[in-house]
Amino acid sequence: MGDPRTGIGRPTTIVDIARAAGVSKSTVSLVLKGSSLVKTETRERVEAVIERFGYVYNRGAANLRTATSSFVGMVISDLTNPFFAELAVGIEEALYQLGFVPILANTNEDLERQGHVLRSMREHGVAGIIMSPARGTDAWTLANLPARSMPMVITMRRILGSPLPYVGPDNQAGARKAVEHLIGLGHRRIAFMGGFASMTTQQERIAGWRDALLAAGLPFDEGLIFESMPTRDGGKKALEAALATPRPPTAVFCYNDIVAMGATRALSTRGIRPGLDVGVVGFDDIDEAEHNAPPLTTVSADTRAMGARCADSLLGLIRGSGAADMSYTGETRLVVRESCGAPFAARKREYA
Amino acid sequence: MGDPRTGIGRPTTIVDIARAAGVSKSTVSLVLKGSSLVKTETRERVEAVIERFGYVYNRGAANLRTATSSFVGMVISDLTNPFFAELAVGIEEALYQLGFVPILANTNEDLERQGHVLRSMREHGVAGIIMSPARGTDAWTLANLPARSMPMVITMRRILGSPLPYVGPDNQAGARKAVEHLIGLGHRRIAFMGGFASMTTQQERIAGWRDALLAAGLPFDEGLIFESMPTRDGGKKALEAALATPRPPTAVFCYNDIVAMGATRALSTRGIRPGLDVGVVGFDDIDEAEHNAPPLTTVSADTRAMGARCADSLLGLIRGSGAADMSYTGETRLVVRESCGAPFAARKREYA
DNA sequence: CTGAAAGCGCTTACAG
DNA sequence: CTGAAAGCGCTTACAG
Repeated sequence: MGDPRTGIGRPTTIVDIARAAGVSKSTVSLVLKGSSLVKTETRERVEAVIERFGYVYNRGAANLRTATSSFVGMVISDLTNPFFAELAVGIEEALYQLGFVPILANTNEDLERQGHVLRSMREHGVAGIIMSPARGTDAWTLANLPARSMPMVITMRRILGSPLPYVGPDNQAGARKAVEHLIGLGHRRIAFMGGFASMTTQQERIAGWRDALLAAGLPFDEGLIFESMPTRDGGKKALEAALATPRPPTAVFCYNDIVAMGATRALSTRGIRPGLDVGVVGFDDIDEAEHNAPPLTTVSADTRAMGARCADSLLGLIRGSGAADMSYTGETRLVVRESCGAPFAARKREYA
Repeated sequence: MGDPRTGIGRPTTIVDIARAAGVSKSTVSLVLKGSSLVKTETRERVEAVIERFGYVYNRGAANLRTATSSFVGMVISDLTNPFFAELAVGIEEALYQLGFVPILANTNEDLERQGHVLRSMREHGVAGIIMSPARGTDAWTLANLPARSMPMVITMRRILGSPLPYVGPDNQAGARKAVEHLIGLGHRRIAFMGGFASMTTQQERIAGWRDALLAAGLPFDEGLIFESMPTRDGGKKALEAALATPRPPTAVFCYNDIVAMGATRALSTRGIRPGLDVGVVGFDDIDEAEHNAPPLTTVSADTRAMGARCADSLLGLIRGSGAADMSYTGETRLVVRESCGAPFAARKREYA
């Protein structure tokens, strides 16, 4: 609308409103925040002027004055990974609900980029940060971040030795459920596929895999761990490595869903039927898991809810809660579809 | 660091720096912006204090004073669609490079939510907005948005009748290439699958499909259009509808890659081999297209580059360029993989 | 119930 | 080359 007095495009401010309504800017500020101090008649007059001028509240100015911020930094390690996209959506939605606005940065697993965006966010005065750290981020990195001293929650990748609150699924328990299911289906040689030993998430999922094996009295064979990039292509390569082995596994538990997708695909390509000839289980339950060929049996951590939980934890931190209290480990649940071979096993049993 | 004088956690400001360095805050401001006016010795002294105090520049305060903004709103219609995730990554990266910081909103195709986030972004003083409009957004909606009057570029979904600059791929030409390829492979009954007639993107891609058909002297049969949600599940349903037809198509050109994935999957499920028995082509060339079973032949619009282009256009707008000059239609190119049946056709020719 | 005044952390002419 | 002063658009005691 600009300034009606000058015709120039300068945005309208509360001073303009005050003048036009014949009140002081204090009063305008009061009606803006819906204070009950203002007489009804005055309030209505001011609101009419606000409407007429198309006034836009300048939250930045207000935040400067009150030394608060409604921005939150959302630092994602790889937004093109469907899992993180879903997480980002969960965080974003919760943030808006809580009255915050997310500043997005996709680090693409680049530590240097991570440092840059964190610095930028700090200068932009975010109230706090939610971050899925880029690979290679360690406690020392975190401690020396430009963002230290501001509220920050780490998600999805636990950083050993860091006191920052961590929000993520119970990887070990989830993995154990998945592998127990495979064992229940009759599998005895179950490989672990994807990720690298340096990743805490892999360590936790491997621990769960081993738990299930040991509990069933099966040997824990490190030769059945096939590391790879946690991607579709990584899943393909890991699967091929497993197949090249003297005694290939009859089932594979994968680091995540996209690894599992790469694995099922590689299996199909070689004429081996995933879910029938080889059991495959993933982790994450991303949206497309059910559209895989065959539909993926996987461990769900309720990604969106986890995102909301990140926002809650950050809010707690901002409000002064202790970091430890704001940590959260989410329950997981096994979603049985076809890739694990469950329907096949059932059929086998049926016709046996 | 807080204030060394009080020990209290109040953030350090240029006034603190000025006092400690024995200069005025004007001088501190000058060294902050790297002005050559400041004597080297003074500059170094000030910089040392800045370093010692761990001073953090308050960009919000600076922006208030200069009436500028380094925020840009990025409004995405559905971030869980891999195509839009890639677009978002492209936009985000370019924005940081240009010195801006993106505020993210995922509208999830909800018009009401779109209105809310736009209003919120305006209050937060964004310099402009890049938006892939939610389905159902029309020129009237756009004209009455809280965000009207601020620089805005529309991407990926053209809004007829709106003067706002539009950045997107050449859908019609891209679709034509895809269908011409299918025709070259010997197909005569080629269906169009996915999306709805109300979507301009569908209209444009259908136009290209028809262009190719007509140019080859083939009939344009509206009965070969199978509408559906532009999702994996939509692709599945559209494919089933086509199969239920008296004379099913021998090839399908899909609205986008995820529809094509749903279609190939539905085909496989029924024992029909995509790429061998039925040709399938997608649009977008999302990252996972090459990992589909079979790998998807698709039309690439170079999504990341398109995102960068959105950022460039917005910057142009902010700098005062006309909306028309900032519109951009991207070249497309056909990426031939296996789902179209090209290798099969080649093989057939080879052994014929 | 409303207004005058101070101040949030910066930048930018303007003096000197 | 550097400093004093004004001002960006708000909020918040404090008077009255």
